[in-house]
Amino acid sequence: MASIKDQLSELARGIDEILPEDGLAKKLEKKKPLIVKAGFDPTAPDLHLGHTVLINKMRQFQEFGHEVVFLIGDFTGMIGDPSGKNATRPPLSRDEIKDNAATYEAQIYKILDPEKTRIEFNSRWMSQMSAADLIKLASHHTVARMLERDDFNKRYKSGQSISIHEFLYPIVQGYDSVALKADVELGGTDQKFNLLVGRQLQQDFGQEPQVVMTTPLLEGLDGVQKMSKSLNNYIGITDEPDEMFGKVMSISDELMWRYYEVLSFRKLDDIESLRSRVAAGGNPRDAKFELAMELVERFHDRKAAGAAKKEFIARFQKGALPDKIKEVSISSQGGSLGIAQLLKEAGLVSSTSEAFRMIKQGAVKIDGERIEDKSLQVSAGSTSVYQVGKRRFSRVSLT
RNA sequence: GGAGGGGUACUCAAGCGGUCAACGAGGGCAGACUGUAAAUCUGCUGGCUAAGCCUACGUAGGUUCGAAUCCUACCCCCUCCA
Repeated sequence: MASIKDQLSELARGIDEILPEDGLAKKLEKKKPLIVKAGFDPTAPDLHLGHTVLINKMRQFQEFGHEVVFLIGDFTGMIGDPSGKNATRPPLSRDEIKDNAATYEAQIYKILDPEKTRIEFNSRWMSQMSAADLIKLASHHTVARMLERDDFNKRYKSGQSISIHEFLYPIVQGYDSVALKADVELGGTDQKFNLLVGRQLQQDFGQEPQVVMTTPLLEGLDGVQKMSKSLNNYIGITDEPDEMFGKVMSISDELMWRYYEVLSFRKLDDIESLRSRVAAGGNPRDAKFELAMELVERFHDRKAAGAAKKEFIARFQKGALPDKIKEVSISSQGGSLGIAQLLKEAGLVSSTSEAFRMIKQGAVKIDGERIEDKSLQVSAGSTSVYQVGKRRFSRVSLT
């Protein structure tokens, strides 16, 4: 096992808060493998790099020889999420939960070592609990303390409704820590309160309270808002190699260092030397290349990463057409087709109106030639590469 | 149950009888510049077989030559009182 000092500096890397502050050091000093817990929603997992910040942290614990528990909150999921106050989530069926769990596994094992990962479902202990047990469990927490939680507090003060079952949520989640005898619980910063409830319950149940570690929300590609699917500023872990590579290359230099901190598996001093190389006049682009390579390799493989880089250089530095261009065949009704219709049918634009706009803005090229004539007719029997903007290509055969 | 305020394009937000496909901001897209950086500048941002037409301002009707703008009913949201 690595020295406590080394473990501490790597484990604290990119972490928002460790509570209590010296708690992790104390746990590590026991020199025993720690039980590290992180809970996940059983809803359809569609992970992006933002989610992997937490999973990466789990991996680090694993590498240092600790036991990592990937907890799927299937029981809590059956009740419905409280914080989404306007829409109670429909309960998931057993089968759906099973499917989702399988998807999780396939995705997280790109990062975690399957041999060393324990997957648990909180229904294992929660579904055994009787109403009396639950009420008894609830007695371990008070309303006053519950109202300390920021969102509850705000809603209470502003007179918005809070359902009783919402109070049960943190309690059930906290009880999971008791059931697992967790030493450490990882969660997003928004989970801080819930994680702390776990500490208190463990104490009540005669256990040593877990250390709480919160991970920050990762900034999306824009560098400002949090990474999320709905903001479309994310890198999905199932993104194609070229796409993933390109997205990494498009981030700002500043954001690159942030991503290095929380997404790269490279050691801290390694990153530090990279940083000083750039500070000494090295091209930040090259550092970005390395990051892009690492990430593509993680979620695909080394070969794909190399190919993605090659493709990137050819296409954007040398302006070549991409290697793989989507082939489309379109039939012209009467021997020829207007350019706008053609672009629309090829899926390069979403409407003919958009096609006209793109042409007007000089964004449309046929076989590399910029076109300006928006009423251009393309005659049947031709095959050309059509390009809209920098990223959209299609080889269209008109029949 | 009573009183009042509000629902406008991806979001926020103007408009309150014609000049409104709808000001402005954000976002997005495109062009220039570049390292597909970032920042900046410029343009675009409902659809259509396209100098015209069609559909859109919560829903359904109505008044009018003409409505996002006025009237009626309904639905939804918010604030205050009980």
